[in-house]
Amino acid sequence: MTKADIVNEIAKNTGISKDDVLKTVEAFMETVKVSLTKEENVYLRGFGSFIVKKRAKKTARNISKNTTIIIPEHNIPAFKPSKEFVAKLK
Amino acid sequence: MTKADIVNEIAKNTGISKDDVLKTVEAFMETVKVSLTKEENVYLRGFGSFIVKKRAKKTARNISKNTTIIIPEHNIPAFKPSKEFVAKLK
DNA sequence: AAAGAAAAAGACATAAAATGTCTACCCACA
DNA sequence: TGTGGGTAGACATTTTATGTCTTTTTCTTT
Repeated sequence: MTKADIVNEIAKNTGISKDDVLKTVEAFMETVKVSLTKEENVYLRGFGSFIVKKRAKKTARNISKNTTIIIPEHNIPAFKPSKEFVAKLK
Repeated sequence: MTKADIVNEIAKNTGISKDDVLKTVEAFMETVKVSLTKEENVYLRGFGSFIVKKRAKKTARNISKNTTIIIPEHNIPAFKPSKEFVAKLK
């Protein structure tokens, strides 16, 4: 599914205008991004949590060149699905 | 942030009613869940992809009982953040 | 609907990170 | 108020994440 598919589906199921749905979906994504940038996790009951994970300094590989590089410590965005969501896919 | 926090933030930033925003956010989550249940991934450019990952059969431990359990092969929901999202947190 | 731009997916070897299980407890949301 | 979400523990195995390149897909504009 693409964003357009999602927007159409939501508009169909809720009766809300596609324009408002699109704006809301885009605002949702932007809000999650900004929140995690501020290291504030987002908990969505029954769906999952968008959380910040810390990654230690790491020795990685540039596999194209077969060289070693050091990746400094950094944060990554992660999603932890809720039990309900996981159970739905099992 | 909780769902209510997100809804308030979106309503504030877009001017859309909290009721409509709440309905849209809930419908968004439900649509993503149903899509992944159907093994149809959701691609949201600039945010990330909700994808189905296959987990192989695995031997795990029940540490309370110190016994071994076989977890059968199954699907899990996963999120792959976009490069833009990852870069924002680095 | 078509075109074009750009994001995203996927492949490679290997060190680091995550995974799964159960139980008990606490917090918070609807 | 009921229930979902988060946390901790052990440990052996599985999965991820790095850069670059090519191809595919998304998404905006016309």
